[in-house]
Amino acid sequence: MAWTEERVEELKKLWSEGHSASQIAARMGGVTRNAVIGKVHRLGLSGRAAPAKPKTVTTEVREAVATAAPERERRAPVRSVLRDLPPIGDFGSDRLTVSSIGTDQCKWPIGDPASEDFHFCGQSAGGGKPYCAYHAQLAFQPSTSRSARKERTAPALPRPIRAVS
DNA sequence: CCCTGATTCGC
DNA sequence: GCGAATCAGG
Repeated sequence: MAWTEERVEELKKLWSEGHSASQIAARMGGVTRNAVIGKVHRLGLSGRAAPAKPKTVTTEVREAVATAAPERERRAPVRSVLRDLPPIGDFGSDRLTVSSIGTDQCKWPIGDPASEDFHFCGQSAGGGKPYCAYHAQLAFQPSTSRSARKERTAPALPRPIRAVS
């Protein structure tokens, strides 16, 4: 399909409106996003109105802090949602560190990260999941009823104080 | 893996 | 001029 005058106009319009090359290609048909990009360059209009202002990192942090709920609200009422999976016992004498833990081992942190004996749960997680069955139910709590959501606006933070062993 | 635009180069 | 292939980045 050729770049007729009409199609070029359409391209200019869509591009200036901020559509991506693939979006334009899909909308106009008969061309790939590569064709669109190529044409855009040949037309010399590669520069576009900035869709998003470049935020500084410190700005983002400030916004995140301002938006975040207080600590008490972010904590989930873990105990009330626990089902019947028991914590699994000691996994041995080896302490799993950040570098020694495997991909299929539970990454639930145990202890004080600043402390020497800080380690991870290490139970089998499986399926590329981050936690074992027990800790998964602590970390990923279902957001079901509206009333339940009132009590908790965000998922629980994995922050156990004491070792589970 | 999904996506983005940028560039190269044979056609 | 065109655009597929490729690259670099998110």
